[in-house]
Amino acid sequence: MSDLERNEKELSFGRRLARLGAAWRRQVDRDLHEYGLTEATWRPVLYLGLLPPPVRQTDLVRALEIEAPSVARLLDVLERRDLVFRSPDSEDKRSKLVSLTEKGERTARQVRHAVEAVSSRLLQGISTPELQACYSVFERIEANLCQRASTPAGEQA
Amino acid sequence: MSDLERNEKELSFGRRLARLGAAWRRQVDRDLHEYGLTEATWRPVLYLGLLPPPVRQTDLVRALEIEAPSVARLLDVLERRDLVFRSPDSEDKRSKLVSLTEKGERTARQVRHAVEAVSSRLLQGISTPELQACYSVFERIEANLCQRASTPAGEQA
DNA sequence: CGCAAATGGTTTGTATGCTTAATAACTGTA
DNA sequence: TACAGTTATTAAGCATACAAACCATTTGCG
Repeated sequence: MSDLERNEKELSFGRRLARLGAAWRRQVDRDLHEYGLTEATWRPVLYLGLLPPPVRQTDLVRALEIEAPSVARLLDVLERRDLVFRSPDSEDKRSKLVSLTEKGERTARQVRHAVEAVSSRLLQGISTPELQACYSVFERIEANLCQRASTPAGEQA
Repeated sequence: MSDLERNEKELSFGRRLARLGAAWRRQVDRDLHEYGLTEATWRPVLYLGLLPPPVRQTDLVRALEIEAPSVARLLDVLERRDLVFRSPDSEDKRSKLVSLTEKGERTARQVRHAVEAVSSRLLQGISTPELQACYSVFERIEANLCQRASTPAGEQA
């Protein structure tokens, strides 16, 4: 195991990010599993409870940062479970407004609660300045991301 | 967009982690797409180039931190593309040793190069102490993860 | 006005992951 | 040796994401 553990310590920053992010989400998933919310279905519900209405599907696409087809299919599932409903947008006949049902509102509160509980549990013992230091690094990485978004790998040419 | 941007700023730490991790991987993916490596198929190749042989599938499972069936299927793909091959393990007839083909070796070098390039680009302008501060936070979050891995959401009971 | 381009949504096909269950081989103990 | 439990791999089925292609509507420009 020592070989593996050595390796773990030297994981790249990117790897650590992905690892931790996945583990974090898994915690929330586990807590929400008992509410019948599998995997990532809780995210649309959460954001529908946070975004100021009216919420179009496109707004969800931007908030959830997943593609439109993924949102459409998730909403199909949530609609079938009577957590959300779609209504026509009188402003724009192409778009649909998405809202939480009453059951969805209750679920959204539970989701918010679970998300906050996991967050405060996992951040236990970490000071605000430390968190801010992390955020500062994150922001600079994001800035670097936008910098030259598509450099081909072989710049030795 | 201002509403959305406000929201962005207040994203929970977990959300930030997932976002950044995904964006980071997307950078690598983009750079490696031209080598025909889609999505996460480059990871087994990378690790096969890093782990000391002999490498069994189980070793890859631990290194990649994905489940055994996922590894098996990825290896099927990579084997079909002539990047890796499986051979019987004389030590243990249950297991199979996985190795890079010559083409696989070349690809592994390209992957390593791309991964390192993305890493150094994205970490540009971030000092070592800052990185270490992040790692320190990450490690404490990981410790909290292990703490009580499955607390039900409703602890108000 | 009228047509091209952009935008919102859905459908389809593919990729990747997990869980559960099956199969084969190893390990340890009586 | 024999049998129970563990471990390595594979198989099958489900969930979730993306990209490409499609339709309907809106927008913008001549």
